[in-house]
Amino acid sequence: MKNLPDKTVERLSQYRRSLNNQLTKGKTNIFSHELAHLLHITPVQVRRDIMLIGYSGTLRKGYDIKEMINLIGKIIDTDEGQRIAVIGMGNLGKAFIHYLHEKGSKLRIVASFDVNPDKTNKTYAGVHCYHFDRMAEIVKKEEITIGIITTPPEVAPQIADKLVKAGINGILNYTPKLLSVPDEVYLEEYDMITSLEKVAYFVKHRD
Amino acid sequence: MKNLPDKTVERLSQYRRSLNNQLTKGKTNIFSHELAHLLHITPVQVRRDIMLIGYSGTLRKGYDIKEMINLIGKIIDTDEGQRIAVIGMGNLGKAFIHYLHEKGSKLRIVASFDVNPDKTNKTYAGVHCYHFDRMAEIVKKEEITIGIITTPPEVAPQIADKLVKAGINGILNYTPKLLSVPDEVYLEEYDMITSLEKVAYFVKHRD
DNA sequence: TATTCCCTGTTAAAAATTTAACAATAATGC
DNA sequence: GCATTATTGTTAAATTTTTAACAGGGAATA
Repeated sequence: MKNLPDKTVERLSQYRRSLNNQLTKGKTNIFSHELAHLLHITPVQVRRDIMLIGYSGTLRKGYDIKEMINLIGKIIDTDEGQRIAVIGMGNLGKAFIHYLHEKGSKLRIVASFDVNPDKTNKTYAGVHCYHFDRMAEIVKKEEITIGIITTPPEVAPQIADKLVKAGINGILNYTPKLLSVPDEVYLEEYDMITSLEKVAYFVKHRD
Repeated sequence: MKNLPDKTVERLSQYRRSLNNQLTKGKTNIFSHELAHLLHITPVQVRRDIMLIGYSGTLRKGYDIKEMINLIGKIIDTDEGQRIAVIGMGNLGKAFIHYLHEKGSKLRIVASFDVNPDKTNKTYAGVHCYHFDRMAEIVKKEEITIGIITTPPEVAPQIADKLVKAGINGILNYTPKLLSVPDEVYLEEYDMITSLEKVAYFVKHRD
């Protein structure tokens, strides 16, 4: 599977989640228009994405849900899974840990970090919380490849720095402070306020 | 200001945040390449966005930070601000409330909702928490236009329904359950797992 | 005051993404 | 079994978004 478009990758994740959902409802097959409806996109887009990942449905029966879930897994998961750390055990950090805890995902949060002694050396939903100081050590020992930053924005840059030096490969930054990392580290930034302001803008400008 | 591209709207929010940040550092002017660097985009893109919103910098001095902040405010804020509710006072809901609390934003969270009697009738960072049952009533009384859904996914659809019936104009859905609302309601869906899986994919496929 | 340099504003080109169009064909109905 | 219908797969067109190219002009230099 060569380079899929960015947007397709995002949708694959959503397809899988919707497909799993349908599976629990007892459905075994699904049409492109059904999947499209669930994601608020067009059927063509669904078919095109499916084409890009090299899968085929059967005419008039649609796509086999299980097969598709498996294939998406082959594309976006790694066999061994990836090991993840959450840095900053505030509300957002906890939300992440609880959220991932239940799912049978290949992505596993294996450590969390904080400075606050009330939080360190405790375990939240099975995830141990270490002090910031031990980040380099634990990242290496636990073979962590991805870090999720949910600290206060002021400290985000130094956290990112530490993570990079410890050899992390990807960072998901949830603080509003924009970061800067070397090219070889994949960085995704997400700001909740931006989403909210976007909604506000389109609410204001709706006809 | 007519219809700005979607992506420009998202960036405006980020420009503003970065500009505010620079302002507190004592900067009064900024070049397109500086702003670009902060957001990990190109200077051309910055200049183009600025062109689209009808602002002009001065040659060799760059853009006046205060003026630009004001202009962005005129575009993405409404004069009276918008009144927001958070539904679901788990970790994520609380994160949102605390996060917006500090900022001098025009977006104000004026109510929150939950079913859990341990949470209802309390106040978090100045935001009162009501029982789900009172949603219609409070949305109308408080003139709430936007709802942020941070409940467990199972209940998200019925919450969205209630919000729509209560006359809300925009919904920001943070649950992994995809929703469906009438066209006149602006819906933005965001799934933290999708972001994480995207990072995982690009980490796996990096060269 | 001429020259160089740097930065903006904008038009044009390129790239990415979405949508349309339609051929192919399995199932269904008659 | 023949026509009709429904649905996929794919190429081509359209749209959106980003990037390149460059003219213009103020500031700095000399």
